[in-house]
Formats: sequence, structure tokens, C-alpha cells
Amino acid sequence: MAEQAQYEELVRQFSAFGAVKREMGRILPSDCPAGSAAVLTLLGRHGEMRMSRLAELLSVDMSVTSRHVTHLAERGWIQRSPDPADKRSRILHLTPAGEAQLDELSERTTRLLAERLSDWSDDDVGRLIQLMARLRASFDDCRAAPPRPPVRPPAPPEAEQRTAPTTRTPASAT
Amino acid sequence: MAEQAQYEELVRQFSAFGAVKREMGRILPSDCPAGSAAVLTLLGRHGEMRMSRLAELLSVDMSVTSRHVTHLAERGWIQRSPDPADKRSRILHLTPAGEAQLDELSERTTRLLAERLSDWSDDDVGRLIQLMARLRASFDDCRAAPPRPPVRPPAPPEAEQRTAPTTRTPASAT
DNA sequence: TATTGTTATACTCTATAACTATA
DNA sequence: TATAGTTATAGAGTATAACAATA
Repeated sequence: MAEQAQYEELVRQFSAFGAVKREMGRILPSDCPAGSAAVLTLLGRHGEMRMSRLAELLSVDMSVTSRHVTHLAERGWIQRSPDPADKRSRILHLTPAGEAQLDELSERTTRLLAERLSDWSDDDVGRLIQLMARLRASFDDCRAAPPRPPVRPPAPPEAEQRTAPTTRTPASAT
Repeated sequence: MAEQAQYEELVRQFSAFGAVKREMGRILPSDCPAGSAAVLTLLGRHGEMRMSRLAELLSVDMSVTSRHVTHLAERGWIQRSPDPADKRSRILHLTPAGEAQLDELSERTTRLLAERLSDWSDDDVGRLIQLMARLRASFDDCRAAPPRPPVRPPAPPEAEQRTAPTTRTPASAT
């Protein structure tokens, strides 16, 4: 449990992180912006999947995911095959061109990071990865769980998917 | 010096961090979005300053800064006084209402973080702050310094101001 | 009736460029 | 001619809502 001043400093770092994000964005190919790159990365890492799963991994609304996916499909980097098990769904997977694009992205970002973080030790990079992963987990958990009042275990990990404020726009049944 | 796989994982964490950022953004008052909040925070922390200095602290172009500042000034949270030393400039400073707003922001973000990070130790929060600060410094340094080529020069490092790609739009003398 | 995905619309943040008023 | 700041415009990312097709 940290103090207020520490939290304020953390918020400041969050805000300042935008500069890093933008710098990374600048090296991307003009027809493959950050959102598209994230989709390619996830498909490369997790293999084929459906829209809904992708939206969840991206932590954005499915409508957003849909736009990114359309962008990629138009460029031939991914393909949307019909899902035999559910005709409403489509299975997304990388094409060979998409894998090539992914390689290109990986090379560019790796080169940039190798340059910028040239004086970082392996361990320090690892620590940053771990802390950022934990940070996200701390926020994700609370997204599924109700904001339990302070004092005790934040979330019984049994709930399968309570709410998920993103990933799905409520259909507003008329 | 880390390996490629580690860099790729880091990039993934950068991308995923957006979800945290958006979650933080959701608790802000509707008339004080993240950009405005960042300005208030910096003015609170560093005291009065000029536009150009603020833009540098924000790491964004001055045109962007100008819009945020206008937004805040319209709400009476900051004031733009003429700079006696340079009539082109204006000195920005928080008003009492601005300080109140800043307190409100601070309380909201602190509350959210205290909830989400309830199981983080003080030290872990401190480590994350430190690593993120260092990350930004690593990117900032390279913005001012010529990108030391690992093998071959991607760009001639003699240019006089490859520095500060943001903070200033070149005036394009006509 | 509920779910999967798409599209239309709106808002925030950002950068580039052009413009002003000083220096 | 160069600098401080403003404004107009455009692009990326996101969310909400409404809709179509299928469960």
C-alpha cells in the first residue's frame, strides 16, 4: 500500500509514457498503424481466433477491433474464414503476406528498442516487462470484479466474465 | 542488451498498457480530459511557466499544448498573464479554482490506484515508477542525441537540430 | 431473446502547416 | 529572419448505439 505522493508520481509517469508510445508509432509503416500492428502481433502469437477473442486480448471494444481487422484484411495481411461451428463468426488468421509484415514490424521495433535501451541490462528490461504485466493484471482483475470496498481480497477468481466494459457494446434490445 | 524476444514482449506490454490508460481516463470529470489534467498537474508541480516550457514537459507539439491550455483557461482553471520580458509570451499559472480542480483529480486518481494496486508493496510501486522514468529518459536522450549507429549510419548525425521533433512546428519561412 | 460482428457517429489526442505579433 | 503562440485541418484510436444475421 503506497502513499498518495507515490501514486501521483505514478500517474505522472503514465502520462509521460505517451511520448514513448508516439515514438514507437513513428517508425511504423504508414499503412500499418499501431492498432493494426497490435492485431498482427496477437494473431502471430496466439494463432487464429475469432473477433471476440481478439477484442478481449486487445482490451478494446469489438467495434474497434472490427475496424482494425478490416484494415488488415483489405491489405491481404489477414483472412477472415467462415466459422463452420457458428455462421455468425469468422476465424481470423494471418496470411503469408501478413507474416511477412509482422516480421518487418518486429524488426523495426526491435531495432528501435535496441538502440534506445542499449544501456539497459537484460534484467532491467525483464523487470519492466514484469511490472507492466502485473500492472495490467491488477487493472484487469478489477474490471471483472466489483469494486470491493477496501480491506480485503479484491476478487474471488471464480467469476467467468462479469461485465467486461469493453469488448462488447450492449445490444440495447429494442 | 536484451534479446529480440524480450523486446517483442516489451512492445506487447506497451501496447497493452493502453487499457490502463483508458481506465484511468474514465474516472476523470467530463470537462477535464487527460490532456487537460496533465497540464494542471505540471503547473501544480512546477509552478508558473510559459507555453514552450509546458510543451516540452508534456512532450507534445506546442499547438497541442495551446489547445489544452485554451480549454483550461476557458474554465477558469488557469490564467495567461502577459510576460513583461517578452510580449510574444504568456505566463501560465493555476487559479484557485484550478488548484481545487487539481485536488479533485488527485483524489480521484489516488483512489483508483489505491484500489487497483491494493496488493502492491510500496517498493514495487517505486520500482515501476523508476523504470518508467528511466524508460522515458532513454527515449528522450536519443531524441536530443544522434542515434549512435550500431553498424551503419541510418542518418547523418551532423544536422543541427534533429532534436525535439515535437514541441515546435517548423515555421516554414515563406 | 441473446449473441456475433459490422457500420455510423462522435470525441480525444496528436501532428503539420499557415498565420500573427513580436524579437 | 527567427521565435512564441494560435488556429485550421487531418489522421489515428476509441466508445456508444443501431443494425443484420444467426443461435
